[in-house]
Order: sequence, then C-alpha cells, then structure tokens
Amino acid sequence: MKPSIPKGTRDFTPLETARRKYIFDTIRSAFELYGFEAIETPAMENLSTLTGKYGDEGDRLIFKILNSGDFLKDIREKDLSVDFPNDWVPFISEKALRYDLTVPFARFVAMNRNSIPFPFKRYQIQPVWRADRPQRGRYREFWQCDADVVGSPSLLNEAELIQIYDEVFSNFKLPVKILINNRKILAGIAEVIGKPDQLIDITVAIDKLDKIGVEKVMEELQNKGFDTETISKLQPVFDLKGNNEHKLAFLSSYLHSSETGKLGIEELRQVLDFFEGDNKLNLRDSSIEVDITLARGLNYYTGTILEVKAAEIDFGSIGGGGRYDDLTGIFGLPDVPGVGISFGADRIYDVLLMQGLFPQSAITSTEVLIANFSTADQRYALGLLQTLRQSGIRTEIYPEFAKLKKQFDYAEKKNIPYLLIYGEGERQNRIAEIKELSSGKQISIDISEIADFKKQFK
RNA sequence: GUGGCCAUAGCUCAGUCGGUUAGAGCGCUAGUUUGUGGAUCUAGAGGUCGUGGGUUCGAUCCCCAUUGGCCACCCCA
Repeated sequence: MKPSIPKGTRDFTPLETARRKYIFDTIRSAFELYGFEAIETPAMENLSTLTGKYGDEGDRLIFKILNSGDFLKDIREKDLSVDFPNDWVPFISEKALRYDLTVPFARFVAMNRNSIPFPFKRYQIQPVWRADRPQRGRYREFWQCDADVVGSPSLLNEAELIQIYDEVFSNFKLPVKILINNRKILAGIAEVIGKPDQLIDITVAIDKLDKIGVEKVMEELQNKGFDTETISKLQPVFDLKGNNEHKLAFLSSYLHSSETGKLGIEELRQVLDFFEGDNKLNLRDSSIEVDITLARGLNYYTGTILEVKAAEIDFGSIGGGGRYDDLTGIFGLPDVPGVGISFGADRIYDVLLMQGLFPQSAITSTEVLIANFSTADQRYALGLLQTLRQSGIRTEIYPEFAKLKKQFDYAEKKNIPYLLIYGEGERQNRIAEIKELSSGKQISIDISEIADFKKQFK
C-alpha cells in the first residue's frame, strides 16, 4: 500500500525533532523559572466537555471520535427521521480530541480543586487537534504551550506572563510585539455607540481593520445592520494611532460614559504601569503595544487580551492569551478567575526557520564517531567508547566494517563533528587519531587523555 | 463550510500542438582510492507520468470524477 498520513499532520525528522525540542525546552525552562508546574491531560475528552466552549465555528472544528461497538443501535431504536449527520452526533460520538489546553485545564481544576494549591500556576505542553483546512502555518495537529494562573485576580499575573513572553522570545533572539487590549474596553466601545448587545459583531469587524482596511470594515458593519450614524461614532476608534499613552488618553475621553470601559482602561493602565517608572520590570527585546483592534478569543476572555507577533515578519499570531473571570464555573466551580498565555510552537518553528535562528547547538547529537575496521579493532575500541560515554561525551561506534569513506559520509549526514580512528597501529602505540570534520584538523592523543580530547581543538 | 491553483524518479522540475525505448539536476549504489571524507571522472539502479472512468486507432498530455497537496476566505496557534 501507499504510505500516507492524515491531512494536516506531519512526521518529524531527527533534525526537525531536535529543533522542536529546542523550542519546547526554551519555553519549559521559562515557565519553570517563573514558578509554573507541569500537568498533562488526556488527548481525548468527553465531547460534552468541549462543545459550546469555542463558539459555533469552534464546535465544527472539534475532531469527534466514533463510539466503539454497535453504535448505531440507539439510532435504530429511535426513528431515522433526524437529519444525518449532525443530529446523530450525540448518539454515535461521546469523545473528542482536545481542541485547546485551556478548557481541559479548567476541567482539571474543577475536578482537582481539593488537591491543588491556589493560586494555581500550571503549564502544559501538549498537542491539540482541529478539523480545520490546513494551509500555511495552520495544521490539524499542532502543539500548544500554555501557562495559566487561576485563583488570583491580581494584575501582577498579567505582568509576569508578559515577562515570560519577553524571556522566551528574547532567548530565541526573535524580537516580538506584544499586543495588549482589554475586553472591557471593547465592551465600553459597544456601549458608547449604543450597541452593547452587538459586541461580537463590532469586535470581529474592528479586528479586521489592519487586514482589510477601514472601508471594508464599515461595509461589513453595514451588512450586519448597523446604521450610518452608529458607524460614524466608531470613526475615532478606526482612526486611532500613536503611542500607548496617547491611546489611553483618547479612550479616557471616548469611554467616559461607560463604567465598564473605564474599568478596562484602568486595568490596562495598571498592567502597563508595571513596566514604567521607578522599580519597573524590564523587557529585553520585546515591545508592548496597546491595540484596541485586538479582539481574539471572545468566547471566554473577560479582561486583558494578549497577542504576540514577530516584529520583523508577518506570520500571523505566534502566541496569545488573556484573562477569564469564570472558566471553571461551568464545571461546577464558580468564582475562580484566571489568566493565561499560549505559545504556538509550530508557528514559532516556521518563523525561527525562516529567520535562520536555530542555533547549531540545537541540532548536534552524537559528538564522536569511532571508525570500525575489523573484529579486533572493534573489540579494543569498545573500551574507548565506554570511557568517552562515561565522561559524558555522546559517542557511537560504526557497527560494521565499512570503507572509511562510508563512515565519513555517515558522520557527515549525522552532523557528527569528530571521527575517532583506533586501529591496530594506534592500539600498539596507545594513541588514537581524532579528526575534526569541519576543519580537517587531525590530532594524535594518548588514550589515557582521551576524555579531554576537545582541548586539542581549541 | 466556500472559492482558486497544482499532481511526471527519493527531492526540485523539464517534456510531449495526443504517436515508437518519458528526460535533466541533485541525491542514491558501485568503481577510480582493500585505513583518511567533502572534488573530478566512469558506470548503474530507480517512474503502472496521483487513482478510477471516458473520448481516440493510440492518452502522461484532452474530458469527467475522485484522492492528495498548496493558496485565499471563514476562523485561528
């Protein structure tokens, strides 16, 4: 048969896997540096846990798992007047692949409320699945790296999460823009123009400003039934430019009649204050930019909204997050606020690759290959092999008596920097030959000093 | 879910206005070199031209369907 894998999924070669490990390790150590603990949840959840949490569009993109056994039995017992297939779903599927890490985490918190400390700081690095149509930067199986704090309304958490973004992307040598907004500001805007109930329509439209331009956004609002007068009230929002302070000043006057809006401004200001003035937190390579067109994740976010984009390349969002007042309530644990961020590992991979930012150290595996010529050589070389490994040097021996050229080729393909030659002649002289492939430099070294051979190449 | 482009060797792609043995580069194998690579040269292996059907004396080429890939919209990491 012809081998293939499902649409939107990928195999990873050793090189790709090493690079991905570099990404995960970098993110993981930042999470741990900031006091987050790892958890894991199952690849599949009960379908009822997931449905209704991501909006209609989200529900459609959930991968559902067919029940085992004679799952059509229940349907036969009903009547078949229901329409296939959507009405059948409750009968034929009760499990689904997780769609993100946040909702399973909320479920986890509700279930384990008595055994975890609050505020609970957890991180989670696992794959998620979406039945989306794949395209550039979009896969059906991809990995998210989430860090969330639940049980604390403090905006200090926001500041720390922003610092984590800065920490990680600075370590990647990838300058980023951290966009920030507040859901309450968006709600305030909807109030001010007299359409508090159409918050979603408004924000979805505003969100597209930089993509499709003012005119198309207005057109879309008209199609949604907004009258000209209402749209004109939004005009100042469309036109807003300038630095963060300027934007906040504008919002203060624009939203002065909305209590919710003013609250949003205050929250936003407090978060930004952590990074200004005396005793401020410093960001290394990132900038924070207030962006009131940032809407994302309207399903459960209620306060701060964050999104990260590479500063020098347009590749969509490579991370996002926000605050939610009550994500666990629906699982029976009310009044637990939370805030979290997510890194899109697969998009970060693509961006780092395009920018040439993967360090060589991320892809080196074996350091020394011992060439193998004969049964006798091989037996004696095993001692060296063991010595090198016990010294922590990643070493392998070529398992067959092949031509030296072939062994060189093997070392090159595996990116092994050193080839060690230890044949009969060397053995009698108690030495080994070690060649650095990149430079061609070759040394002889007494085998008693073999573990320190790298000094000879510096 | 909607729309567009594409599918020829392991990879990147030529090609045939429908006609006999479908090509190149790279890669691979072997030799040049029975323990010192990356170069050169030589030889070789490798393709049911995505799959199914149709038109035709004849289809890799034209038509239809299907599958897969890419891209845009929607949405999103």
